[in-house]
Amino acid sequence: MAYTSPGKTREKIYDFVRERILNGAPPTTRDVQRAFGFRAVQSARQHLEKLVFEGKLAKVDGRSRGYRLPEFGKASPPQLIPMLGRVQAGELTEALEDPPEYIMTQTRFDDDELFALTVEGESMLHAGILPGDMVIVRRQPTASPGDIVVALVGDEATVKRYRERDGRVELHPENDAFIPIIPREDGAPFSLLGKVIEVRRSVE
Amino acid sequence: MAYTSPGKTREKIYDFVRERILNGAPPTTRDVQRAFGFRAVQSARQHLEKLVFEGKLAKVDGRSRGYRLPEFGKASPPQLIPMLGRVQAGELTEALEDPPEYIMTQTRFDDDELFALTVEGESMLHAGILPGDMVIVRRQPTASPGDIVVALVGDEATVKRYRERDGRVELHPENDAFIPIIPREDGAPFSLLGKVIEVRRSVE
DNA sequence: TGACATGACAGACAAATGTCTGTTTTCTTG
DNA sequence: CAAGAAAACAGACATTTGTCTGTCATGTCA
Repeated sequence: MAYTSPGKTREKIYDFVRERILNGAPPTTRDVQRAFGFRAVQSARQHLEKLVFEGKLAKVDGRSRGYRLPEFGKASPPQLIPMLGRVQAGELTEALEDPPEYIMTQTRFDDDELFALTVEGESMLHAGILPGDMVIVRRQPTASPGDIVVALVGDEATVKRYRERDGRVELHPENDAFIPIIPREDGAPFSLLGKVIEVRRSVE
Repeated sequence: MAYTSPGKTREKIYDFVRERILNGAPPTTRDVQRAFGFRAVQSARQHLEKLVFEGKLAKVDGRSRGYRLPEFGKASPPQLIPMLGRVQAGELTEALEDPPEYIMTQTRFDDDELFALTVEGESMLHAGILPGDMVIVRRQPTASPGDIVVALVGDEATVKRYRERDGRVELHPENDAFIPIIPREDGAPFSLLGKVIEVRRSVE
């Protein structure tokens, strides 16, 4: 490869490595060599090591494909969590899609206590949760007043705001056109599935 | 390792591999061997190959750390996009954070035409966009009526709904307490930064 | 019980991959 | 121009890693 001005090639190599990591696995030194047409492995290695030195990349010494994105060390690692759908026998189960759909998240929670859900209905309109929005939920058996929660009321999963009045649980909509649900009073089976920790909406 | 019933160990191996892939790089066959205490590499290999056969994992033959999540082949790959912040000289630039903050997304667009932004103000309340929400924006110089866009009006980035009336651009809030912005009429410099394609909100 | 499938083990080889030492080329700067 | 820095090249070696062949162990089922 012809001589290039300091740093130019290096940036492209960084992009290349990042891309590869996000796509499943970091490249080998020789992957980089080939991708950039270097005639010596060492040329690729020099750039990579320098990127590590600059802090742009992290590295596990000695192992193959040892380059990493340093962000992952500090921030939470990415996680795949399942999109749930159908309510079955009082349990929210995977929508009957094949293959099951997963979405990428980055939270401080463990990924197997999380799941995602598509919101139906306009009862939370005023809280900025619209029909079709996806909510990411952390499974937990209890909640604090003010939390937005997902509860199983009868055979339906519903998103509401959690309240307590006189020691009784109340599920409040955020839309004047709907009325609060007060479990146990009407005898419908009720269970708290978890708490909403994130809302996502695809526009168009 | 002692004999375990069919499939039990396999599932754990799948979880292990998935975890590793999401954390930066797939494991080697021997990583799996060690992690599960197999005394032979082949034991790990058999499980891995079977997972591939079942379609749970994908594989690049011959290469080191060749196991992949099959979802990535079908769906869009994950991408890191930058959180932008400050408006500087009529350009939206990286917030002065060090290191720059990136968020993980999965869209059908190219990652270098995307960026993220934190919403200030309540002008889009009625569209379900609240103060503090993060919007993911695709850079584009034009928009269609009805799109939610990010525009630079004067020295401020603003999220509004794009309209046209009598051939003129109008930026409409979705909150009766605010009034539409009609660029060029008041002479403020105006430029369209892009279109909002996703809204995200962290609850609590 | 005996066939059969699956899980696990053993040991080895070849290819992929990380690493090293030293040299040459190109650009920058005083 | 001379000196220094950065880029690129050359060739080799050691380790990691994927792959293979064959054997033994454990469970299922007719």
